[in-house]
Amino acid sequence: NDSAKPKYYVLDMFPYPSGAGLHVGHPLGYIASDIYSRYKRLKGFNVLHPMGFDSFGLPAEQYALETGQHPATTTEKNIATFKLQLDKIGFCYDWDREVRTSDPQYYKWTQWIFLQLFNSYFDTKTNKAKLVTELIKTFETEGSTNNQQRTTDNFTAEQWNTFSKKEQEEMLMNRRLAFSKYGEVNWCEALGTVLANDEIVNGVSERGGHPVEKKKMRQWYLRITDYADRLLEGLETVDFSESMKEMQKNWIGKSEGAEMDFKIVRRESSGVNVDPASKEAPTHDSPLTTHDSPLTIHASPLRVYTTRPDTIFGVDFMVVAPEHELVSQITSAGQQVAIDEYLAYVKSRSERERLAEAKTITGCFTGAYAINPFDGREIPIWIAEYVLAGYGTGAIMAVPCGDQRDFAFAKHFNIPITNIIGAHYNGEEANSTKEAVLENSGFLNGLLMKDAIGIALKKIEELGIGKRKVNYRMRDAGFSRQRYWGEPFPIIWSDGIAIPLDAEELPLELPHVDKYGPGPDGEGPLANIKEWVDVRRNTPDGVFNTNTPQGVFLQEGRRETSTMPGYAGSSWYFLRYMDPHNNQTFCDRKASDYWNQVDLYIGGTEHAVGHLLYSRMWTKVLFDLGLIGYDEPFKKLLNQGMIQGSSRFVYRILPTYLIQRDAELDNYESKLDPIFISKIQYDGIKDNNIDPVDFLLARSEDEGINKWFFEKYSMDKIGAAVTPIHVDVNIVNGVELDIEAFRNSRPEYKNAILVCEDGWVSHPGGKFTLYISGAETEKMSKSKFNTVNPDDLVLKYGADTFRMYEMFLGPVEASKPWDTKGIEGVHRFLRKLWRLFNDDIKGKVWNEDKATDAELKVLHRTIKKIEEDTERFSFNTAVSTFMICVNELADLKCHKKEILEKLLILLTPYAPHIAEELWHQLGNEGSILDANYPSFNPALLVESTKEYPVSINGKLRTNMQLALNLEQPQVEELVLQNEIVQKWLEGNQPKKIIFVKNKMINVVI
RNA sequence: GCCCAGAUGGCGAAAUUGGUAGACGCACUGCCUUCAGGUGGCAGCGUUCGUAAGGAUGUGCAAGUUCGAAUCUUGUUCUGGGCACCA
Repeated sequence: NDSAKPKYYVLDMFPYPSGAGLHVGHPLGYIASDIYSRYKRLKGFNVLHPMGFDSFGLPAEQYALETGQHPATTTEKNIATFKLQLDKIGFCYDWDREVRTSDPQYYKWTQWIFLQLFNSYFDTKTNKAKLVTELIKTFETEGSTNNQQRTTDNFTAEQWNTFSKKEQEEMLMNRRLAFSKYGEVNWCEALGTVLANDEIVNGVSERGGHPVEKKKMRQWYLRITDYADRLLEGLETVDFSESMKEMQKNWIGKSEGAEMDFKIVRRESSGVNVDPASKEAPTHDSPLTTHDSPLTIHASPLRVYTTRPDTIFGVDFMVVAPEHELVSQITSAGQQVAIDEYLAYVKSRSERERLAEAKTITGCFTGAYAINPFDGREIPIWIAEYVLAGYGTGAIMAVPCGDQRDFAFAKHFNIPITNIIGAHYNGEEANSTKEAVLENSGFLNGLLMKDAIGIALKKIEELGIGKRKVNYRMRDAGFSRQRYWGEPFPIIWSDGIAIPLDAEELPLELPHVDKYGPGPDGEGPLANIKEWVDVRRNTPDGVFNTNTPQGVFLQEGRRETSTMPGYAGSSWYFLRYMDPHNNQTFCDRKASDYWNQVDLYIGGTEHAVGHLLYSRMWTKVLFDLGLIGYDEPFKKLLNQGMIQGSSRFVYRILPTYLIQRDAELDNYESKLDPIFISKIQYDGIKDNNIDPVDFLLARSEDEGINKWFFEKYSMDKIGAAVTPIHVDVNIVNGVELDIEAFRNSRPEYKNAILVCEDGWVSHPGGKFTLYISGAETEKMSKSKFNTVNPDDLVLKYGADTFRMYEMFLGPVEASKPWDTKGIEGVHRFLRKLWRLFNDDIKGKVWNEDKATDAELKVLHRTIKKIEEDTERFSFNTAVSTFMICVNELADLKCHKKEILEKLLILLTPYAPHIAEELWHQLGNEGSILDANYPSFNPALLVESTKEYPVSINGKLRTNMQLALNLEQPQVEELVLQNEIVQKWLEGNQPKKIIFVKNKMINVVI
């Protein structure tokens, strides 16, 4: 933390230490960051390159639930495995700075930062977080002014002072950055627990397939929406990929539009407008006067949000989210049954499903109407799941001619469609253009839609029926989980008031539990530990009281039983690395000022919207509170691609007769050896629709295919099925199956019969033949048997080969399938490099002779290219450059220390072990990491001539060696004399000759 | 459904600013070294016509801009990723 050198902070996204250990996909980003760290160090920087573990999380808890092992134990074990694996690859992490989010000494500060969030509010005047204590002061003297917070529950100073303690706390809670309110969770009654979206498949729980429904529970949230604008603006100042920025922008989803109020009317008598059994919708032009029942105007209006107020005359119906509070109030008696049924259906569906299955159209008419304020039309109000309660006002005005979803809905329920865009609407699909001229649109007629937006908005505001409104798709981040393995909240509930612990009481350690099942009433496992939950705190005066900052004596309370989500610890870990052992503060200001922002952050795109947004928000809050000096944590983000697994398949052919379990064949497994057919036969069967039975019959001629079976049972009575089965990629060489290894992989494959590529049948101890397996690219995963363990490769080829091969696969950002085969090439390169220094027979061959110009040229071309490629993270081309360099030096028979020594320094970030070893063989003391990075001398690469490509009409025809100082006229003259050019000219003059110096020549004829 | 990214030999890929498409590596073929295998070395290797010289063609598909397009523009097809409690 103390250095005269410029600093450089290289950070990897820290891993969740899963039990499966590392596969070859994980180290990709780590290798890139390690190369860059070493490179920066050689370039004279003070480099911070730490590593740690995101060790709280659901999988460990799930595992605990199944096996009874404490998550702390399994986590500890998994971390040990991870570290062992990482160390084998030779990463230069500063393990002295390791952090673990589940370590009490770490989460002490996660809890502490949570308290800062709890004790802060967002001041909309300054767009900054401020302390709640300041807010209380202004409340006492000025009341709430509504320009300091976004909430609308306003009061005067007098009112504030007469509020009860509880009422005051409620007002404050509505403003805190970390706050608690009732929110919906996925509740699974059968499991008695709250489920993550990921734990729900097709609307039922992944475990056990039990129904899941929405349930309102008290939850903690972070008021990230207040930071929406700053999170958007901050994107302009950071170096993230465009797609990453785009994803964040979409997530935040800022849109500008209007909120409008519509009067609601309804008739009290039942079944007047609509037969509940019919899907037929009422039409807006059915005159109210034909109905004899009294018309009532509902007290509160329907508030909708729209980005297109210009389409107000095209509104044919309204859609309200099923959860909307108005639904129960406005539903007519006649529609009550239908609405209730619909609500029950919606309750069973997750939000993701509702959006994803937008194609299936569902909805229900409420029996109420909204009145269009401009033309008085009655607009039927429906509820439908495609409108979400959480976005906008939870209600929309539907314009079927302009919005595809509205259009589909109108078509489905036979709602008449008003066309306000003339020929732009074809009746077949909606058109969301803004370029059309409005028709059937009252005072907006004849206006271009994009101009009409502003005019309509102005009118709406003038009439006082609505106002401009900026909306965000992003919602406040849910911050509590009904789980065990996470940070406990430093909060005590007493009489409905959330009381924060004092900083001195942190960390609030996670208590030990014996069971990891849920607590009562949907609470987390912590609720089961009564002695932990019920608190009486000793105050200095010796009474079982607590003196809160607000001056209330607390007799007893109940701890918050939910825990923080996975992203809590990862939202600030980059700060802890700067000052990991400090027990006075989360990170000393001096340390964070010195290391400042993360210069290079490397990780996967999967964190685009979660982790990256949360950590950006936390950084902004800490900045606002003056605890750190910058409000964007990551200067540059590099996303590594995913390494996909290459799965291999064998094709098992199985008579379906066996599946029917004939009594005689109960023990078939012992008699019938599994039969596998090769890829070519599988394709043949599939492509030509061959009946697998016919195939088997034909093969049964061969000895060995369970002759007894085919003799005993007539094959035409039984069918057969072919199933592709994953086979461990590690026992397949390319696509060629290692038959022996396959037979040994599972007991039931011991006597497997393999119908091989050439048609020969392989049985145990039989002919040597070739079985080609099928191949497919999929996500790397244990269950698909396509994982490749880096340990095996490091053992076989060494860490340097492994590192360079991972880089050589392709650009870091690209996703690519793993193929171990090519690793030989990189290994050969390193051996070839070694032979520049040492001969297998002669031993040492390097010498101290003076380098020739040709050798220097090779070296300096390499210096230039390696530096350029490393700087732009093009590690794959850098590896190629090293190969070219070594090939050329070998061709030149160059064994000169003067050249090789510099090459080693260039190589050391990529292949640190061999570089260090050879560095010492050359007689150097100390680590090669302390060497001076060689500087590139352009003078050595200056050429006097160039081999120009000469094209005729853009097609390359020949090359010409020309002096570089030649200008156009001289070049033209020389080109015209060229034999091949003359041949193509056939005696004519060219139209023109294009000459780009140092590039090419093109003759146009 | 919405959003984003990508598509180049048998395979992974390169081409940094519109200027010699396929660098580098794998696989494959032939040869040298060896008793043999491995290692190491030399040569060939987009497709196609041709003994060769040489020609035609070629960066998912279709069109356009340009002396010149993998690269720019428009449309289109396919593939991968993300879309609020796995991490």
